[in-house]
Amino acid sequence: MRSTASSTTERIRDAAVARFGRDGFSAGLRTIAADAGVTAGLVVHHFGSKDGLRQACDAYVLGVIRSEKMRATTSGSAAGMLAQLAEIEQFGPLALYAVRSMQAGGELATAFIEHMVSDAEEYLAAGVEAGTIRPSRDPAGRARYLTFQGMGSLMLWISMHPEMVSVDDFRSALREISDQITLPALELFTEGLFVDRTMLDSYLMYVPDPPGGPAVP
Amino acid sequence: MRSTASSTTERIRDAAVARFGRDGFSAGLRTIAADAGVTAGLVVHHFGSKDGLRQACDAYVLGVIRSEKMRATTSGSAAGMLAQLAEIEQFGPLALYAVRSMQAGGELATAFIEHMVSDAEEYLAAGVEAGTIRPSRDPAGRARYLTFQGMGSLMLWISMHPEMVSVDDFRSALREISDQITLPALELFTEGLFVDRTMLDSYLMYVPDPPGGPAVP
DNA sequence: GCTCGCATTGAACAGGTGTTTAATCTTTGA
DNA sequence: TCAAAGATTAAACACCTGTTCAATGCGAGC
Repeated sequence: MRSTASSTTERIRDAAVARFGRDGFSAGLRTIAADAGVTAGLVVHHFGSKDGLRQACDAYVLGVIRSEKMRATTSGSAAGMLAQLAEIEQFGPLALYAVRSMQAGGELATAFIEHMVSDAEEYLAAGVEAGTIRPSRDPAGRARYLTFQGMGSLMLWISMHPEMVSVDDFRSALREISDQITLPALELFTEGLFVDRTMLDSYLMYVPDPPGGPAVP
Repeated sequence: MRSTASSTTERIRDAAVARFGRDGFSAGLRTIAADAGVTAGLVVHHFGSKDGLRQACDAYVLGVIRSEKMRATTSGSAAGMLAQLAEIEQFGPLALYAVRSMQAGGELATAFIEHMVSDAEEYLAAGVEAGTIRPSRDPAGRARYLTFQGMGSLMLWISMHPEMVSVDDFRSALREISDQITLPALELFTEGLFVDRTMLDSYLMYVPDPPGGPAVP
């Protein structure tokens, strides 16, 4: 049972990702070691310290996210959001770890969010070019805004439903979320919220130079 | 210097709210006791345990929030959001504590969010009646959606900028947030995101009975 | 066969945690 | 005035944490 499928280092790393995702970063080294079938001492022997272990987990998760696999089409469109949720299902433990990382802040969280922001900007630009999405006066700001709203609300929902944090229930939880938000999101995205344009127009008069310049004549 | 302004119990409770808000709920009892100028033993003498202290903090913060003072006009409109941020400034430590509570989940977080949701629903209904906000096919769902998006993105932003967590910088942080999101929010709220109605209409054909019944003829 | 190097363990260590306990100090009530 | 009750403290306790250390097991190279 030595090098069956994965090396011991990888097994510890995977156990740490899963345990950190389930219990947060306050999980103990002995718990993680027991999950991997080893001893706490061996964990620090391989990773130097608990912080080293967490950095290894960060690098691993970020690498998977940055690889070809996980498209982070966070928000952009409701269809894109649903597609994103469906894709998150496949990466249950990694997604849980990413959420915990966002809760704790830090380097991985920033990189993860920035990755999602640029992905959203890309998708929004494609939608604008295809004529399905309205152009914005500040495309980068809009992508950032939509990403923060979508990921933030997901984070808040998970924080308030910790019993759904087990990977098995993660799929049904995501389906429940999408059921709840699809109609309000579609309404907002197609019809907006305000009846007239007075608030936007008065803001544009007040701040006449939005970043990126006007995109609507 | 015995009963100058507040009793010792209240002083400990206030110190706990501030310290929990700054460092999260992993803050130690001795730290809180030192902040209040007492000993750790006295804290548990008055509150029974650390969990009792936290419950007292929860009850206190929730009581202030539920009192006449803090209107939780979370989202609804961009103007309402700005007003909310301005009001949050006045309750710096309490707002920080509420954010930490949302990150950790639990009873207070649920009650706090539900309070904000019902407040948002009320404000949205008033806007609809006044003719400034479009009616929704699911007013409750929309209020919940907007509240989760707004508070969740605020939570995410704070998680990613822990250096802004000191109460003094909280005001400038909130101002920076509102500067970044005002234009995208106004755009989305007045013009929407989609060019046509196909996605919404096809969803309504698919799910012809949204909760609350149609509000638009 | 033997040694060298690495993986791995179990125990110990130093420090932090929440909590308990006994003793002191302070206030209050009759 | 005296005693009872509460407030407060410092020390101790048991437990958990990350980390270190010496010892052991095991496989590869000469």
